[in-house]
Amino acid sequence: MAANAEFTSVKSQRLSDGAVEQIVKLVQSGRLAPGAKLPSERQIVGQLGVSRTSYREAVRILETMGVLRVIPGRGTWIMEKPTWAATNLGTGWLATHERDVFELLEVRDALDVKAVALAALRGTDAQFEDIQRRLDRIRTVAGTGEVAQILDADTEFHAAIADASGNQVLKDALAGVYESLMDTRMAMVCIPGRLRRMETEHRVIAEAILSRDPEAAARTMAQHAARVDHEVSVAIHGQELLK
Amino acid sequence: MAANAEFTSVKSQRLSDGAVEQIVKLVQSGRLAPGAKLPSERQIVGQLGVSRTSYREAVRILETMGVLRVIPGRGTWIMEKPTWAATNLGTGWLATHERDVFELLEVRDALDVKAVALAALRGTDAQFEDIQRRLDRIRTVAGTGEVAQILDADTEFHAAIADASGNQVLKDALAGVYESLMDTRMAMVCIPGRLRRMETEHRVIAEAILSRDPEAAARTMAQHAARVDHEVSVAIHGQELLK
DNA sequence: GGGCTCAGCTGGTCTGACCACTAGACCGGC
DNA sequence: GCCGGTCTAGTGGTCAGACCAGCTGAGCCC
Repeated sequence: MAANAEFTSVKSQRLSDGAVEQIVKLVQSGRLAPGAKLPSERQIVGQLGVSRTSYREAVRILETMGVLRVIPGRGTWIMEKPTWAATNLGTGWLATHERDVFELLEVRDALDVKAVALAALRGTDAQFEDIQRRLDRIRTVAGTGEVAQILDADTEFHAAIADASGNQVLKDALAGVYESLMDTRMAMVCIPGRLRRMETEHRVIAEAILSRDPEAAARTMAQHAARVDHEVSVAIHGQELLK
Repeated sequence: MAANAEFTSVKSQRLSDGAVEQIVKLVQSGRLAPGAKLPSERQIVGQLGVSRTSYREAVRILETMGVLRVIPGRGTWIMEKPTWAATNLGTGWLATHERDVFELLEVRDALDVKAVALAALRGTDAQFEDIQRRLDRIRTVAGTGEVAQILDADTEFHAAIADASGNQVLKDALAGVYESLMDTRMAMVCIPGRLRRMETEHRVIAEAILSRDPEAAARTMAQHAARVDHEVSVAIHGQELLK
């Protein structure tokens, strides 16, 4: 926060920023409930006292922040809840440097360990079935060797765990991290033997969750994360040796 | 991510989105290095083949994402590095519901536990001195009873720990969470006895870090988080009883 | 009833103009 | 030489009005 002082201190005088504040206040005051549809651009512009140009720039900001959802030809809605996933797009092109990848992996580690522990504590039977189902899918897909499908199955598996944690903020944050790590993860499934090890590790984690043992789940997930960290490190440094 | 399928699958055909991609690619390709100044709007618009309106919407998106920095009357620059702190503004007005607060507290828990462990492992002597100094400041300020100052000192203390973790992504994410929890934390320092307990807990955490004991640091931070969780819960439900 | 058409909505884009502010060149007086 | 004001070109910010593309639903015809 202190790092942002230079930005927050500069009170921008942009009309579009004013429009952003007005919309946020409308939502906060309850006059525009989450899920509600906004008046059309041409209508609301009159109420806010700005031009459509400025209003649209404000909408772009709020859309990027995950506050609004715009559907061409239909209208604009207040999102049920702004989420990290919708707001951390900036990290998408961030993880291009090696150092960033490891930082992201550490954050993933922190969040995933918490997620599995909570999932073991709170997951419903239906959510547990979901985890089991996606674990099976990984096994099925792994045989095909289709990288995209394997990655997708892996993502779904972790998403199911995050879902079972019952914490939407945590789930969205994790989704964002996984998204940012997409390239790295794609490269990982090509590491020799990684696929087989991944299967085993996933099974152990799932077992711990399904037996409602948060400590074991957290421990196995931490081990899994450490192993991934290590293999990525080896892979990256191996690439460097080849250069 | 599964939750976002409906968004990511819908390939937006907006020209402004195309402009966003073009700018991001220019940065990624190295043709526009971080810190570089972009051509003026009127110039670049010709190169990108879109109108100034669309380009400006793209700029608003990238600015919100923390990729660009716009200064009226001067120009537009590529930021050194987009950070979570700059992109998760959307969470600022999120924590209005009780449920969200607890979810955020759990995420804070996950990230802070990781942060203290990493800080104990990697923190430099200078960073440790910083932690010690800010711990002292909390003690000094606590006596004054100034809520704003106490909150600030607390924030600085945790920021120092995050800094010592050596993980910028983690640090930014934590800063965002603390920012989102501002209201809750402000209310917390008013809970009877919380101030005194906070001091003790902070001291124990700092001791564990400074003695380079990651396990102890993680354990004490987890305990601290659990205690905060509990006290917030009691406080909120206490308020409800008063209604 | 089922399918079609079309008018009227929505957001998306463009143009060309003007405003406010910044930075630097210029020029005067000290 | 130095200081201060002025003038100018450049930047982002805003505006009004026009048109386009896609969705929606009412009304029509079969």
